Amino acid sequence: MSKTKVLLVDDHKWVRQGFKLALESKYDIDIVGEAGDGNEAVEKTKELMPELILMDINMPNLNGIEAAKQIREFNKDVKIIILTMLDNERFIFEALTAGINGYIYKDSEITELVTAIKQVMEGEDYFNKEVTKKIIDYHTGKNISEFYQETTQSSPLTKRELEVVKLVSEGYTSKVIAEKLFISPFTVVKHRKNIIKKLHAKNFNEVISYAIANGLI
Amino acid sequence: MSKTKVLLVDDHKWVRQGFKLALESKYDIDIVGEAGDGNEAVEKTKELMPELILMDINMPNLNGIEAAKQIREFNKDVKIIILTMLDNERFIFEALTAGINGYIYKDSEITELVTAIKQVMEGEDYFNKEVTKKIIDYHTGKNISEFYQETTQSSPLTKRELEVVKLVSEGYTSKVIAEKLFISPFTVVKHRKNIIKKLHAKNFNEVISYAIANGLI
DNA sequence: TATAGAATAACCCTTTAGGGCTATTGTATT
DNA sequence: AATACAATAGCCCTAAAGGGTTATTCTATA
Repeated sequence: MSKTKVLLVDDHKWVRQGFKLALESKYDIDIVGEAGDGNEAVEKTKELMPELILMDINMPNLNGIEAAKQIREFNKDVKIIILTMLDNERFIFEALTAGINGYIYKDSEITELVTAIKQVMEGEDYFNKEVTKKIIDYHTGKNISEFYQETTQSSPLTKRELEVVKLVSEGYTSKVIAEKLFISPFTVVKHRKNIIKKLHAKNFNEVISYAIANGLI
Repeated sequence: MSKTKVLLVDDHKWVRQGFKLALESKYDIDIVGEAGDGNEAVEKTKELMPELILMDINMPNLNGIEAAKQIREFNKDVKIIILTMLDNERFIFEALTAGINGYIYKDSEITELVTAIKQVMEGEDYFNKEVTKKIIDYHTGKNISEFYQETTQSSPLTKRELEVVKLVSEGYTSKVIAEKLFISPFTVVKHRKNIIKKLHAKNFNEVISYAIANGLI
């Protein structure tokens, strides 16, 4: 049996190094390439034609979900497993609509990752139990259409919304921001609420740390 | 030659897993224990008596530098190498005074880590070339004021205040944070007010962007 | 041309934040 | 022994945030 050709995508080189050595030394895996952000992942996929992509979400320039979507536009066959260090579930549903085949949490054991790889390579999707539970909760629970609406508008933030995020992060209140942008404070408040919804954040504090961590501002 | 007993400290389990497999499979290293934060690192050092500690800086509860200081209070022999994902040099000088034996950057190759481990185990300190340059610059009189400002004013916040900043940035309200820290919501509110005053911020949104931009969290 | 989304504006409501003030306890340093 | 500060806890108050709902205008695109 030939080794599975894998593209490893993570913005931390030493994390990639660790995984490369760990996976290659024990399993039928051949890391044919590495990428440090989403754009690079798209390029390397075209160039190297891997059979499997192991990809982080939080990366500069282009995140893992967006990269997965772009890859799916030209390659329907490559398997994509998302590896994430996030403890929140903000991205799960967006990931599901991006055509990914697996979703593993940061706290997973290496053995779970290997199980996931095997299962995905055999043509079956793999989602860890927390993710599965989340999906079942939603499909047995309420507001499916509402959830669908919220999660399928995968667009990041609009220009105006980004302006608002930037000004809020600088410590200005909605009233002051309204004056700066020559609009009504009601509109600024509306923008803030929309932003929180779009990013599935608990409040604007979380929006700010998300925005900075992802280079939105 | 017997294997070097190593304690691996990082708040991301899957990073530890990768390193454990990678290092143990190739070199004379035996990972005798793992820790997920600074406090755990101190405990495990007492308990397991490792010869070498590989430790991240950015960790919850107690960071790597503070943990190193605490460890040095009761154990002068154990070698400590700091592994950091930070691209800034804010912690270098603080690390030097904490009695650490090595400092490796996130972009280092695994081979550099192995070189560092060998060198440190032979009794010599190891700092990568960027760090060495920084130290030489300092001793030849370059950027002294800059360094002084960085190291003496980098974090005017106390440990508890940093915990609060972190939790607020994750979107938790004062009430929830109080529950998480087992203290009164009044105390959390008090901490928030003190933090805003200390940093001369307009509100906590500005605190969060400051804290992230300056690597406090 | 019909539909979707961006940007605007306004109302309802409750919860949270944050300024100012006082005060106790413990610990470390001088 | 005295001083400083961290961490704790409580009160007052007003301002701000944020959830929900509705609605208009403009523009891009299917």
